Amino acid sequence: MAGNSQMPRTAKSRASAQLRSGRKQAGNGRSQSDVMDDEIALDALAGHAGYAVRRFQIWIFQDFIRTLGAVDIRPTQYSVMTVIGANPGLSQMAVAKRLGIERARLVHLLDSLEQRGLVSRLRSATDRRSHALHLTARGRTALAQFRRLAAEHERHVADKIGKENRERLLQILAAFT
Amino acid sequence: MAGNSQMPRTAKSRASAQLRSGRKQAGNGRSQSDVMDDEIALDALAGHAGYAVRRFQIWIFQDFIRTLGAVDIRPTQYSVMTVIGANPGLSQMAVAKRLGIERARLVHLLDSLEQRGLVSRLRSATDRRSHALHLTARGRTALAQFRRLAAEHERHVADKIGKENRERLLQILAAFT
DNA sequence: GAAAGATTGTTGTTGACGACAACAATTGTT
DNA sequence: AACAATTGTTGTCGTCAACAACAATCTTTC
Repeated sequence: MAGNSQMPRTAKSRASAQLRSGRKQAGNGRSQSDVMDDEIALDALAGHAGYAVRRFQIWIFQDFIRTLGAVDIRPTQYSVMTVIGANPGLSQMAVAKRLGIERARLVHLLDSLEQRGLVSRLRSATDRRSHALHLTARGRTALAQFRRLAAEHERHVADKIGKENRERLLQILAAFT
Repeated sequence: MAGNSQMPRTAKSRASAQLRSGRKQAGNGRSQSDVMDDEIALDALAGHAGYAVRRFQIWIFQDFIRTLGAVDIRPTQYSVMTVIGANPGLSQMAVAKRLGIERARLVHLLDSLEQRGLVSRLRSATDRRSHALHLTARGRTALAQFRRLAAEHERHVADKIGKENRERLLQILAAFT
C-alpha cells in the first residue's frame, strides 16, 4: 500500500462483503479477488443496457482483433476499408461521417492504410480540397481475405450469444448503423 | 491539403461514389459530406454485430454523460459506486474483477471519488495489503440521486430502441454482466 | 467579381480507457 | 526461513472521442 496518505481508522463494522464471502475462515484456495463474481451483486447495474452493451462490445472487439491478428487489422481499419471498397471515390469527410469517426482520426488511419499500400488518396476531379479514396488492387485482394476472417469472427459471436439472438440483436440495432 | 507528400496522378476514372451522388451538377445546397448517409453503402459492415454494438454503445454513453452531466458522473464512476454500495467492504481487486476494469485504472477512479468525499478506503481488518471500500454517508445520498438520473437515461434508451427491444437486449446480453 | 463565410484535410491537445510492466508491502505456501 | 503469490500503486504505450486551430479551397452574398 505504498504511499497512500490518509487511511481512515473508523471501521464501522457491519456485515461487509469481504466477511460475507467467508474467505479467510475456510482454507479454500481462493484469494481475496477470487470470489465468484456472481457472489458480488451488481444491483442497479444489472438493469442498465449500457453496462451490458459495453461488456459485450469489449468482448467482440477482443475477439475481432484476435481473429484478424494474423493480418493486423483492427475493427476501425476494417470498417474504413469496407466503406471505401463499396463506395470508391468518397471523400474523407464522407467516410468519417458515415462511420461516425472524427475526421482528424481518419487522417491517421488512412496514413497507415496508405503506407501499407491498401488505400490510395487520389485528388478529387471536382474539388481540390478533398481526396477521392480508393482501394488499391492489393487493397481489394486483402479486403477479400479480411472479409473471410471477419466472417469467422462473426461465427464466434453467434456461438457466444446464439444464432437467433445475434440476428435479433442486428435487427434491434439496425437504426444505429 | 497542407503538407501531403505523394498525390498519385493516375485517376482511373470509373463510376465513383462522388459522382454517383450527383452533388456538383445539381445546385442543391449539400456539401460534399452532406450526402445522405443511406446513400453510402455499408456493405459487409451491415452484417457485423460488432459495428452496430459499437455505434449503439457510443450513443448510450453520450446520453448517459449528458443526462448525468449536472452531477459530473461518468458510466464507469457510476458502476464503481453502485457495486461498492451493494457490496460494502470489497477490495479494489474484487471491484476491478467484477466490473472488468484494470486495477491500475481503478486506483485513479477511486482517487477521484475519494477526493469528492463519495467513497472511502478503509483498511481491511484481515489483510493489511488491501482496502475495504465503502460509500460515505454523502456517497450514499449522492448515489441515490445518480440512480434517479440513470433511470432517466435508461428511459431515453427505451425511447430510442423500444421498450420490448431494450428488455430483449438485456436478456440476450445477460451473460456478459 | 470581390468579400465574407463555409468546407476539407491536417496537426495538435486533452482526457477516458484497456493492456502491460515494474515495484514495495504483505500474505500464503513449502 | 525461503520462495511464490497477491494487493495497491506508479508508470508507459496505444486506441479512441472531442476540440481547437490552421491553410487551401470552394460557396455564397453583395
